[in-house]
Amino acid sequence: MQQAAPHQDFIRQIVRDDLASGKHVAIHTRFPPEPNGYLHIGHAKAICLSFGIAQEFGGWCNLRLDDTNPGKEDPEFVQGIKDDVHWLGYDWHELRHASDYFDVFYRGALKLVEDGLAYVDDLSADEMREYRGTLTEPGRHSPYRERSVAENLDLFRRMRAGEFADGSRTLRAKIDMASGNINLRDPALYRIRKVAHQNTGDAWPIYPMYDFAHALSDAMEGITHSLCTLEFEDHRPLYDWCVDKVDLPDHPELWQSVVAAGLEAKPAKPRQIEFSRLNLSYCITSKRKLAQLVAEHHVDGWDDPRMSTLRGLRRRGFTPAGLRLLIERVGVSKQNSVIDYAVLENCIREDLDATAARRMAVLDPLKLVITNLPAGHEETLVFPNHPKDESFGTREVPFARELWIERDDFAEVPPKGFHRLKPDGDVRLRGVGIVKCGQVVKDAGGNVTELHCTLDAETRHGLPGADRKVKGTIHWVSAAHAVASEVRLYDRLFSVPAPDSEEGGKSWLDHLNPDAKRVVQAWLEPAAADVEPERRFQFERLGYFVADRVDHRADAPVFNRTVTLRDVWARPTGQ
RNA sequence: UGGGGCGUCGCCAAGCUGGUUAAGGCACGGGAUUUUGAUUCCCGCAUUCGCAGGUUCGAAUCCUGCCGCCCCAGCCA
Repeated sequence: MQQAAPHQDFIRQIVRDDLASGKHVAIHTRFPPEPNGYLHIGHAKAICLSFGIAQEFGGWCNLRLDDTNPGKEDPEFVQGIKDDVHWLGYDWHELRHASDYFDVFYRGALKLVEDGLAYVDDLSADEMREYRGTLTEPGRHSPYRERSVAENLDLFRRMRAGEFADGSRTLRAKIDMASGNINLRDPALYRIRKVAHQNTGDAWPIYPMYDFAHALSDAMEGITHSLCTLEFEDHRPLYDWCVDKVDLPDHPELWQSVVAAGLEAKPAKPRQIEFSRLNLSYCITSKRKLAQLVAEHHVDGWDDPRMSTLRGLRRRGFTPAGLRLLIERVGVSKQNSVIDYAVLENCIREDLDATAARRMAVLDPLKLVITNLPAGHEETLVFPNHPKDESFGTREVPFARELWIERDDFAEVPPKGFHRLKPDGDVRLRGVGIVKCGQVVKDAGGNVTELHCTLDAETRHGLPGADRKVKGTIHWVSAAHAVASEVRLYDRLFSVPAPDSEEGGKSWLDHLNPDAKRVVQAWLEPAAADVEPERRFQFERLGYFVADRVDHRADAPVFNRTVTLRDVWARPTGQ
């Protein structure tokens, strides 16, 4: 029916309506990570939505580093975030920091004080909690709530001047201590923290709170649609309050510092829209837990291929297009949901099937000798690099009398339905011809060490006889030409779908999958070895692999298994 | 006894201003093609929309009541 069915989600509908009605002439969004960790798969959704929607509707998206809380953030992560966003395939209109607006926030706060909408409170953190009330009981007014504007102004200026100790006072919005929405019970707008900031140094002894800074940052940047996750839903009234009460568009005197800094400033009223975050089974996306995995060496770093960080997925061989496909497939709504990890894997397979050249590699070698070929026989075969796409071209593959095949492609006692090699059985060697197993050679312990086979000359690739049907085709690699390679076989980091659940008194760490990483020594055809890091291949019949970003060298190849091929044969029936 | 959200097939998700047979994707089952047990291609897959009433000629869509799940009591974001 409709082929190019456009995204139908509620956010894009809002955007379309706003454009159609003329409410906005262009769409402006932003992605505002706090630089206190690396981005993970969950962020991919936020990135694809904010950047993707801006792109689709011809608007723009800013990358804003939300550095409102000094000390917590680390410059180490800033570059990581930028790299990851770029890697995912997006670019920002402008890179900004919340700290670019510190002067605006301060002046905005001063305005609120002057307007009688904010006051300096001397309550301690503990007292403030007591005064706040509970979910079911209203809060009480702070004894400092009715200070005069003049006194508040004086006190707030002195907070800014650094006259008071950390935590001794806050600036609070004067809203409604009886509100059912706790965010409106006179939320703190500023706290005193005499901590150096990575961008502003020790210029400020006071720092704004998220709700205040975020709302005004959006307004400052002229963000039209501020997309965030569900848990901010009940912050929206406060978000709107901050935007409306400070009213940046009508008060240019508040943001002259931004103009003076040479930054574009066209404040406007943004609209916050919430969507449900991306949850994936078998994954963890808590910053704290991710950091713990690294700190306690359960993994080899933030970019360990088992990690659900973007850099981990990248090193694993996952593709930006595959991740974008996942986000598209998963959709956007306000329903809490958990996506099957298999959906992610299939998105990656779908992308890689179309984009990865084919190669042959043997992970668990068993020698196969073609006895009817002369000793020393050697030839070069030409293989297409992709079964369905000629633009991938061809490559040369050395073929000889002695080959490595996959150990589990032979079975002395084949299970029912086995299509591969067995004693006296036929199988096709990919691109070569049909081979019959005449002799199984074993060592003293009874282990199969070698297979002696005969190649049916009539069935050589390219000959008419090659049409002969056999049940199975297996891959191989010439023993004399094969290149040794380290191959890291990765699997899911956790062995249960919901590692976070804590059911049965188990901690999430108890669910770590000890087999999530297995390192083997494999044999590659030569054309697979001499490649650049991050080059991706399908090793036929095995899966998709990527030359490791950091450890791979042409003369010492290292490949990571990204994901296996779908395998109906291996799959346990019933799922 | 507070406030804010959400409940449509195993997993996602359209359906929003009520109108014949409830999109689509993933998963799953069956079949065809296949020198990757891959890919591709067909076919199948909710008489039913958390539950119960009501309004209506007609409701997943409107009303009422109930049930379930998620989020909120940081001077974190």
